[in-house]
Amino acid sequence: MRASEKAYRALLDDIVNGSLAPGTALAEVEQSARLGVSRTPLREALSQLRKDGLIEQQRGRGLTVTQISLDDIVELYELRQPLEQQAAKLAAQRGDAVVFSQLAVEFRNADNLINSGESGIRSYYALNERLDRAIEDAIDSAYLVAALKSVHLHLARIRRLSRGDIGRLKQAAIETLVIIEAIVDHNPDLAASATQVHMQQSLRNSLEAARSLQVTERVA
Amino acid sequence: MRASEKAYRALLDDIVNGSLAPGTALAEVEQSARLGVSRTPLREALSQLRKDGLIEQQRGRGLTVTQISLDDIVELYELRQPLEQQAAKLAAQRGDAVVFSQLAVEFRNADNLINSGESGIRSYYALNERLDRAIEDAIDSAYLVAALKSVHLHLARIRRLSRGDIGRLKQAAIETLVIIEAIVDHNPDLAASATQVHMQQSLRNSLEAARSLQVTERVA
DNA sequence: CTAGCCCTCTTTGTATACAATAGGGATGCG
DNA sequence: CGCATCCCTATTGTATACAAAGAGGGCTAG
Repeated sequence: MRASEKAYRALLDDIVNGSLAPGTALAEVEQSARLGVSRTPLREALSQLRKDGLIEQQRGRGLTVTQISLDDIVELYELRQPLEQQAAKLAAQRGDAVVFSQLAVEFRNADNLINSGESGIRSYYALNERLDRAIEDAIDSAYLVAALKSVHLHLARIRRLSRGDIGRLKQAAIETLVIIEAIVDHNPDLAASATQVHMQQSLRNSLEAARSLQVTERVA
Repeated sequence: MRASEKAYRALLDDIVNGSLAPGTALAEVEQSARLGVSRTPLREALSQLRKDGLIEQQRGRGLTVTQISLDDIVELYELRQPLEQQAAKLAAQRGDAVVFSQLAVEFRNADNLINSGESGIRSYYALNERLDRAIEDAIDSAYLVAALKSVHLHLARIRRLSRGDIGRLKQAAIETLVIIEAIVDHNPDLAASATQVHMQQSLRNSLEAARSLQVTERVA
């Protein structure tokens, strides 16, 4: 693998999983030493991450990992909501019913998965990723897929906040199942409506999780 | 200005205005010589443009300017339509009526502008850009604005194809005016519907322009 | 005569050296 | 005593040298 790609993936992972916390300053020499690449490929990685919106030029502090405020979450959903709705619509028009039927079966079993401890929950996340892939496959629209991927990247950072809310996971699985069934039935309008419901609930949950986390941190 | 930024802007401009035609291979040494920067900042510029989707790694030919097929246009609008609709909705909710009223006045005068030859048409394009800025200002949602900007970048390339279709410009001005008036009235639903109409017509027109251009090129 | 392999040359990828710029601190002046 | 300015240093930005990988062509063998 190219050094620049290695650096990009490593930094991306560190930012998404939180080991590089929001606000962290990324000095070039320090990071290139840490990741074992020279400054040239590291800079390429940093410039990609800046385009992704994961790091930003902070006046006086160099490049820093971007913060996620409550406002950011709202703004992210102002983009996510129409994108996911469009994706669901197109998937309902173009998706392979067999593929989504199979996913529906798995989502009907989501409760068991979520109840099966840490490994089950990881499986459930993996299942969600398979669904995202299936939708991307179905819509077959490069620009929309790219925009969705960008949103999902930022979403992954937020999702860390609400990790382990079993109740929300179960509810989300039910909401998702409705969307999948609408896709199987080739019903774009229903898919869009179900997506809107899911987005609304996800946003509310993310905001609550973020709020309570902020309180926790203030206490700690 | 940094050399990398200079190279990025120069290449961006060359690609959007067509002097670097789709399919053109971009060799690093050649371009760095042409633009008067060394390979390091040039590579940074190229990597940005790849993220923008304006160039791509072509197996065996290095980096090339991306093609725009009819399918691409359709796919771009599958992203553009929901984004513009969301933007119009939010602008209708949050926009400053005074700002958009002023824009409405100018759009009511668009016919005169479009009839005033090349310079008038440039003014009309500038007016459209001011509208885009006003909408971006109004929605105040960083993620959505970023996504819109990306779409508008690709759109600028397509727009070259339909340059000079006076009839379409006049019709587009009328459609746009409806959107602006809905924003002034703080009527999100109407703004969304008017946007959908505008998108539909724009797509149809772009496809027709692209189709006839392809025919022309085949003849030439 | 053709097909496959190897060699070479071009091009991309990486490292490092050098340049410039921006911040922080200390010092001097108001 | 406070503020501004200048200098030093740390860090980013650029150029170039070097390494590696890949494409094209030619040569050889079947």
